[in-house]
Amino acid sequence: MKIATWNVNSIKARLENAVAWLKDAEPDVVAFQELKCTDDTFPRETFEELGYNCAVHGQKTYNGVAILSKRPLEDVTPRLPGGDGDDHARYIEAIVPGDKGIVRVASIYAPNGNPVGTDKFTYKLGWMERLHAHAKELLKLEEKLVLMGDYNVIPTADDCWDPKAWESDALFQTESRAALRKLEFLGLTDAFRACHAETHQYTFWDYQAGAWQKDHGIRIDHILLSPQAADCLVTSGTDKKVRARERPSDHVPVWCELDVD
DNA sequence: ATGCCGACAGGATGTCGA
Repeated sequence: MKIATWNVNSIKARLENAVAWLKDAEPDVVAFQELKCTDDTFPRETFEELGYNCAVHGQKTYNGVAILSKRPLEDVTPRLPGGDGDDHARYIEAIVPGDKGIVRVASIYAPNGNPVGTDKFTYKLGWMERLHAHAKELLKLEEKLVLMGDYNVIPTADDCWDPKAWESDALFQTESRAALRKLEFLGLTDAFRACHAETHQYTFWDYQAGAWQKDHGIRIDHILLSPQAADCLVTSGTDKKVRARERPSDHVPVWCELDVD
């Protein structure tokens, strides 16, 4: 089962690119982030024609997450527990039935958190704490669990071109990196890192300042696997070539292959 | 030190992202 995550930066602006990528990559399950559309304006029919079922948690203008699957989607949960009054559409979870049992998947769009020292950074850390609490509960189920998406955290200095350029950014703060580590220390495996020892492998390149051409990227999109899912991990990668297309997202897809079919 | 680009809402230009 090929499982992928991609921050599309507007599904409407990215529809042509998204269809081309799906036809090429042929993932069985996809997590999208930053739809920037409501549930009723999500281009559901386009993806259904490609054979995908869609679970959508949208929002006007900002955020928005979805899960697409060629297999049925069951027990769809479009929220992260906790966070009174938090109306950001940043989390959706569902169960995908496989031939060797179920896989529970979540599409995650963690807050950016900039600028540091504001409510936005506090919100980022609080949201990560809520994700930690939820992941801890999910791990008790001892299922094949895939928590994937845009975590908006650069894990280490080797996951960006120039650490100095990011030292004052929310994505590279000690607290942000600690929050991601704390999540992984629950027993989650970074699928890409588990398959690739080489450093400076990125998932995001800014539109500005020729970041793509200069390979000034960061690795902030991650697939985290429970022990039961990690036991099935075959390989993982990124689809960098979509960044070179016309009207690209600033993120590229990250995927992993799990031996659960 | 900051903008650079791109999407959105709305109908000019400010907000947001990372």
